[in-house]
Amino acid sequence: MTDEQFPRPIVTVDIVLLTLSDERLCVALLPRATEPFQTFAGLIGGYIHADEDQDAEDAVRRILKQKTGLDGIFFEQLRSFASAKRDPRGWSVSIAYFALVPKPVLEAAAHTLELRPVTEPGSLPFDHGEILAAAVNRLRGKGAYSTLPARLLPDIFTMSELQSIYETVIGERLDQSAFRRKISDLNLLEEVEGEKRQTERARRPTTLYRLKDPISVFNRRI
Amino acid sequence: MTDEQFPRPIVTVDIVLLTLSDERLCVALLPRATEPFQTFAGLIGGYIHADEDQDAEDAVRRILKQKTGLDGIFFEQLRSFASAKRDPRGWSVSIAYFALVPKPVLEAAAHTLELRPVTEPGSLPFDHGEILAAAVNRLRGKGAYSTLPARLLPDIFTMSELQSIYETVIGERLDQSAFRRKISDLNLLEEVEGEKRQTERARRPTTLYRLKDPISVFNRRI
DNA sequence: AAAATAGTGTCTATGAGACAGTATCGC
DNA sequence: GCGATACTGTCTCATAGACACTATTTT
Repeated sequence: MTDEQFPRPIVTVDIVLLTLSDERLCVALLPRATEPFQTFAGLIGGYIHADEDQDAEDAVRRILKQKTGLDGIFFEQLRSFASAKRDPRGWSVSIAYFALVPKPVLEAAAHTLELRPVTEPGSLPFDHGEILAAAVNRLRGKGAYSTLPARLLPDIFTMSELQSIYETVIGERLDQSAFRRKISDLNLLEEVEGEKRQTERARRPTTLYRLKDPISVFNRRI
Repeated sequence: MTDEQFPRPIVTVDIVLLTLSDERLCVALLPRATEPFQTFAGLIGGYIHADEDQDAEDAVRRILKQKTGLDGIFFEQLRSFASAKRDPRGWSVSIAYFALVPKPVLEAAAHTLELRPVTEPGSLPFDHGEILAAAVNRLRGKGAYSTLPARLLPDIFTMSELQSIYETVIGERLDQSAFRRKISDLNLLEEVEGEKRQTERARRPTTLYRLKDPISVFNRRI
C-alpha cells in the first residue's frame, strides 16, 4: 500500500434492474446519454459522487432515483468487475448491484426504460452482458433458498402468484402441494386477514399473504 | 455516466488469507509497511498497478506473490467495500478477496505472516474486521455446499482429514457414516491407487483421495 | 352441472442421523 | 489379545415428489 504514484482507475456503479414481464424475467436498460456507446441501451449506472455519496449503496440509491425515478426498492451487491479492457476509457472498476422490482412499481415510476428478456438481452455495451449473466445466476441460485423472488411481487400476493414467481426464477415446475407445505413450514408469510380477492380468471377467492421479513434465507430448497 | 469531473476514489485489493492451524480457522496478517496504521497487522492488500495488472485477479496474484511468496493458491472474490470513511485518506474502494491455503504450503512460502484465529482477530485497521467477518461467513455458508473446505488441505488427503476440515469450517460435528456416504454419492473424489499411508496415531492404513475438480458446488448439505 | 382455481390428504421413495458392528493394522 | 483408527450396515425418522381428492366460487 505504498505506491500512490499509480493512476487511479475509473470507478462506477452499475445496476442490473430485474422485473417480471409476461412470466419472463426481464432486465431494464437505459439508453446511454454520453460516449462511449452513446444511445446504446445499457445497464443503469453512474459515477460515484464523492461529495454526496457516503458509500456505494448511497450511490445506488441516488442513481436509481435520478435515472429511473425508483425509490426504496430491493438491491444487493453482486460483485465488482475490474479490468484494463472493459471500458475504452481505461482501467475501470464497476461495482455491480442487482435490484428487484415488481412490474407495477416499475411502470408507475419509470422514465424511458427498455425491458428485455434476460435470455435474449441483445448486444450490450462494455461487459454488461457478463454482469447481467452474473446477476441472473445469483438470482437463480439464491432464489431457491430465500425469499428473494418475492421482491418481484407487490407487497401483498396470493400463494399461486408466489409459486409462479418461484417457478420462473428457478426455471422449473413445482408441485403445488409440496410448495404450500414448505412455505408454511418455513413460517415466512402472514395472512392478510379479511382480504380475499379473486384473481383474473379464478372462481374461488384466494387468501392473500405478505412477507414477515424483508429477506429470509433458509437452508433447504423451495 | 457523464460527469468525469468527480475525483476518482482510491482503489485497492485486499485479501483475506485463511488457513487451518491447530484445528482452528486462522487469518494471515501482514504488518503494514506504510501509513496509515503503519506497523499494525492488517489484511494483505495493495494498489492495482494499471500498467502490469490486466484485471483485479492479476493484482491479487501479484500481491500474493510479492507480499507472501505464495503462488497458485485458491482465491475468489468476496465483494467490494466502498465508502467515504473507511480509509482516512479519502473515498476508497476495496475489492475484497478471500484465499484458502493449506498450512504446510503457507509455512513453506511465507515471509513474516502473523496467524490469528478468526474468532479473536484482535483489532484490525480500516474496516478489515468487517471484511474478515464477511469472508468467514462466506466460507461457512458456501462450505456446507461445496468442496471449498478441501482447499485448506494438501492435494492428497484422507477421508478423516476431509471430514475434520468440514467440521471445523461448518462448526459442527458430522456423523462419519453419513459423511462418507454423501461424499461418495456426490462422486467428488478419486482414490489415489496404491498409495496407502498411516496417519500419526492410526493403526490401520488409510485410503488416500484427491479432488476430481478444483471446486464443485452441490445442492445438498454435506 | 361444468369450468376453473384454491387448497388438502396420502402414498412412496429417498436421504439423513444415530449407532452398532466389522476390518486391519501396531504393539 | 488390546488399543486405535478405518470403514460398513442397518434402523428409523423427516422431507420431497407425485397425484388424487375436496372446496368454493362464476357461468
